[in-house]
Amino acid sequence: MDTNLNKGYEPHDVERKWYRRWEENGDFNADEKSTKPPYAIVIPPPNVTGVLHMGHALNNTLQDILCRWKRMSGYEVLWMPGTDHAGIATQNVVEKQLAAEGTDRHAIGRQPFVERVWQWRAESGGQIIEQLKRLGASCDWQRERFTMDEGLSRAVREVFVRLYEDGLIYRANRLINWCPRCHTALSDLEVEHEDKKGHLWHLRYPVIDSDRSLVVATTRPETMLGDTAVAVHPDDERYQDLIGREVLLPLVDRAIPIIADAYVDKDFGSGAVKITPAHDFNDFDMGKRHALAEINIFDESGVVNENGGVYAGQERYEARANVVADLENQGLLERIDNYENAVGECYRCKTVIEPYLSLQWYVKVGSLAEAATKAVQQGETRIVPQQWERTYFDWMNNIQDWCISRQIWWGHRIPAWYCDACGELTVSREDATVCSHCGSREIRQDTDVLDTWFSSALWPFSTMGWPEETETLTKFYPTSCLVTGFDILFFWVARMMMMGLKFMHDVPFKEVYIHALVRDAQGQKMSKSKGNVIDPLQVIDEYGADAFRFTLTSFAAMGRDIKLSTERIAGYRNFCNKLWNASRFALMNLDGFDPARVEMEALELDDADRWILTRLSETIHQTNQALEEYKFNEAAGALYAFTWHSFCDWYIEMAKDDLYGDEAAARLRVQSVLFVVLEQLLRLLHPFMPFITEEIWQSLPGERPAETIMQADYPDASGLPTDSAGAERIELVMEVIRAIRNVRGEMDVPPSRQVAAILDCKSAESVTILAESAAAIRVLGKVGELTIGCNLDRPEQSATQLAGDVEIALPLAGLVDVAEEEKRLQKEIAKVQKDIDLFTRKLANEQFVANAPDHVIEKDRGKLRDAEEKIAVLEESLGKIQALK
RNA sequence: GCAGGCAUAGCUCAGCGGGAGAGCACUCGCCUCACACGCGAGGGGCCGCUGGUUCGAUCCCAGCUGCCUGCACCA
Repeated sequence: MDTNLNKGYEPHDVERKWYRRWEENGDFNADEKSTKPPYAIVIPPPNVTGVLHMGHALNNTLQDILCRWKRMSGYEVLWMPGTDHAGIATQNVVEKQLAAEGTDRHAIGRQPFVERVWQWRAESGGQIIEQLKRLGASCDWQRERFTMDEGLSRAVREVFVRLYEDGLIYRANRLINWCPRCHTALSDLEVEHEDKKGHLWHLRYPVIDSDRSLVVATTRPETMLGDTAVAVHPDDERYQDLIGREVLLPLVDRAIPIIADAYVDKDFGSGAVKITPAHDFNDFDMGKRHALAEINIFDESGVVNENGGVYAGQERYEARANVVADLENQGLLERIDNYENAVGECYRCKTVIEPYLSLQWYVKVGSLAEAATKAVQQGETRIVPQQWERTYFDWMNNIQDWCISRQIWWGHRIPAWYCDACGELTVSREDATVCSHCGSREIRQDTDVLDTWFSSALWPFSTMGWPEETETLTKFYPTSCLVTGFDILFFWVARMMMMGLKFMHDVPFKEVYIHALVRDAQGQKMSKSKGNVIDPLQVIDEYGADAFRFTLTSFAAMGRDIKLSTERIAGYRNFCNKLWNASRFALMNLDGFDPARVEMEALELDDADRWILTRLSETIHQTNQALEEYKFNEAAGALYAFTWHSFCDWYIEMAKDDLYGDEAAARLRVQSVLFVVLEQLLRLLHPFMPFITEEIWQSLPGERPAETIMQADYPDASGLPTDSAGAERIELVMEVIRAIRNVRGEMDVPPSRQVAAILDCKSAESVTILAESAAAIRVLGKVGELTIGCNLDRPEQSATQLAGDVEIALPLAGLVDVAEEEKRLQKEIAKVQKDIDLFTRKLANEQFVANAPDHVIEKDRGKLRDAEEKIAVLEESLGKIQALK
C-alpha cells in the first residue's frame, strides 16, 4: 500500500502513466460481439489541420464523461474517433507551403499536389489526436478513421452513385457563391455574412432619346459593367412613362431596357435598381423572369474579363475605383453615401464572395429533408436542449438544394466521366475506363471534388464499414448520442440525419446533445485576432487535465455559453488538490486495513457514519440522474459539494477522534466507512476526472475488483446502508457545532483557546444525540468542559446561541466583554424578529389560510413557533447580559 | 426584418409558484499533526422595468428596455 502520496497533486506524470496503461490494456476498445447493451458515440471529426481549441476540449470532455460513465455502467461502449480531410482548409495549408517555396499547385500539377497533401498529413496531420489523448479522451483508437481513407471513400462513391441513380444528384448552371481566392464554389452555409462599412454609390444612367436620366444606387458600382436592365416598381408613378424604354449604360455604351418588377422597393433610394443577373442573386432571379442576358464580367479570380471592355484585366476593387472615377468624370456620379451592409465572406479564408455563374453539381434535398424533419417530429431523434428543434425545423423547411462540387483538388473526386465521343455522362462506383453509353475510351473524369461535408454526412455509418453489413453496424447503429456545438447543426447534424435515413433507413443517433460555445471571461468569442484565446494544452500543462475538464463540466449548463477564465480553472485545480489530500489523509489512516475482511453490515455505525453514507447515496443518485439528463453542471456540482463540504469538511473531521483514539473497534469502523466512501467517490468522479481518480484508486489498500478504475462498476447506491433518521441526528450535532463556532467567531475567541459549553436540551432525544457525538462537539467546537442535559442551570454570564431545540451557553467570564455579547444578541434578535413578523403576517391572512395547501400552512406555523421560542431565549439572555452592566 | 436566448450578490452563473443559492472576489480570525491550492466565522441582492394571473410571483402570462446569437437581407 502506498501511503506516501505527494503533498500536492502533480498531474503530469500521472496523466501520461495512466493514459498509456489504459490504451495498452485495451480499456477503450469496443467489442461488437459483446452481449452487453451497446452505447455508441461518433466523434465530431476534427479537421486534420486542427489544433485543439476550447470548443474541442468541451465537446470531447462531455463525450468522454458519457462514454466512461456508460462503460462503467455496464454498456459496451464504442466511441468512434477520426479526423476530417477538411478539403479547402487543408488545401489552403499546403498551398501556403507551396507559396513559401515560390511555387503553386498549378505549377506542380494535380497528382503531385494531392500526393503532397497526403505527405503533409502523414507528417503533421494527426496532432489533434495526440491532443485529445492528453485531455483523456477514451476513444477506441484502433478504429480511428479518416474521411479520405479507403473505406470511407468507397462509402462516398456508393452514396454518390445511388443518389445519382435515384435522380437526387444533378448538374445545373446557376449563380453560386464563389471564392475568388480559393477558386471554388461554396454552399450557402459556407458563406458568412458580416456587416461592413461601405458606400452606396448613386449612378446616373441616361435614358435613350430623352433628356431624362435614371439614378440607381449600388454598393458594387463595378458590376454595372454587367448590367442588362434597370428595374422599377410597376406601380411607381414616377416612371410609368419610362417602362419599356431603354437607358444607355455608361462606360460600355450598351442599350438596356427599363423593366417593371414588383420586387423593387419604391421607397429605397430613387426607386430604380440596376440589374446584374450574373453577379447578384436577386438580379439573377429577376433576369430569369424577364429573360435578360446574363453577362459575366469576372474571371475565376475576380478579375474583370473581356466583357468588361477597357476594365478587362483589372482586379474587382481596382475596377471599382476606376469605374467610379470615370463616371464622376462624365458627371454621372450623382453622390456617394456611407452605407453599412452585410458582405458575404468565405468561411475558410474570409475573402469576399463573388456571386458567380457556373455549372455545378447539386443534391436535391427536398425528400431527404422531409424524412429528416419527420424523424425528429416523431421523436426517433431527440434534440437536447429541445429549443434547438425549432432551429432545425426552420432550416429544413427552407432548405435549398445543396451545391456539392468544389473546384479544388483535395477531396473525393466526383465519380463522373464525360465522353468526348457521345457527350454522355458516366457515373460509376469504380473508376470508369469506357463510356457506359457508347463504349468510347475518350472519357475524362470530372475535375471537381465533393464538398467536405458530403463525406462528413456519412460519418456515423461510413466509419462502421458501410456499405458492408458489418457486425459493428449491427451492434452500434443507430448510435446513442451525438455531442456537438450548435455551429454545425446545419453543416453536419442535419445532413447526417438526411443521409442516415436515406441509406441506413434509420436515424444516425437517438439523441443529439447540443452544447454551448466557450468564450473568454468577458463573453467574447475567442479568436486569434482578438488575442483572447486560452490554449487548452497550456491549461493542461499548468493545471492538469482533470482540473480543466472539471471546470468545463461545471460550467456546461444547458443552453448557456461558457465564460472561461484561468481563475476558474485554478479553483478547480484546488478541488483536485482537495480530493488528493483527503485521499492522502485516508490512506495515512488505513494502515493495516483490509477491506476484504470487513463486513459493512456487521459494523455498528454511528450517526456520522450513517449520515455520510446517506449523503453518498444521495450524491450517487443525483450524479446518475443528472448525467441521464445531460445536466453535466449539476453532476459536477453535486460531486463537488459532497467531496468538499460533506466528506472533507465534516466526515473526515468527525472521524479524526476515533482514528486517533485507541479503541480498536471504533477505529476499524471509521476506517471501513472512510474506505467505502472514498472508494465509491473515486468511481463517481472518474468520468469527470479520470487521471487523479485512477491514481488514488490504485493506491487504495486491499484487492481491487478490477484492474483499473475505468473497468470498475459505476456506483448505483444499491449496496449502501442509508438512514435518513441518523443523518438528521447528525445535522443537529452539526448545527450545534456551527453555533458554537459562530459565537467564538463573533466574539473573537482565539482558536487556540478552549471554551466550556452547556447544551441545554428541550428533549431527552437531543440529549442522547449530542451525548453520542460529544467527542465531535469537543474537537470541532474546541470545547473543553462539556455539559449536556435537560433543564440545566446556565451561568449568569454566558453567551447564548440556539440550534434546533438546544440552547447553547458558553460561560464568558474572562472570555469576552459584555458589550460585545449584547451587540451580538441584539443582532440575532433582530434577525429572528423579521421572521416572526413575516410569518405572523402570512398566517393572519385569511385568504392564505383558506387557500394554501395544508403542508405549506403547517410548515409556516412550525417556523413561527420555532422563531418565537428562539426569540424568547435570546431575549432572556439579553436581559441577563444587560443586568450585568 | 424573422426567429431564439439572456437579464438573480462586486464578478461568473445555478435555481424556481410558498421564508433568496454556489463558486470566485471581499472582511475578520487562524501555519489546528490531509490540504495556506488550506481551516473557521462573516458582510453583501427592490431576483432589469411596468402591468396581469394567484391566497402568494424571482419563478407563470403580456408589454417595455438593454445585451447576445442564428437566419434572411433594399440594390
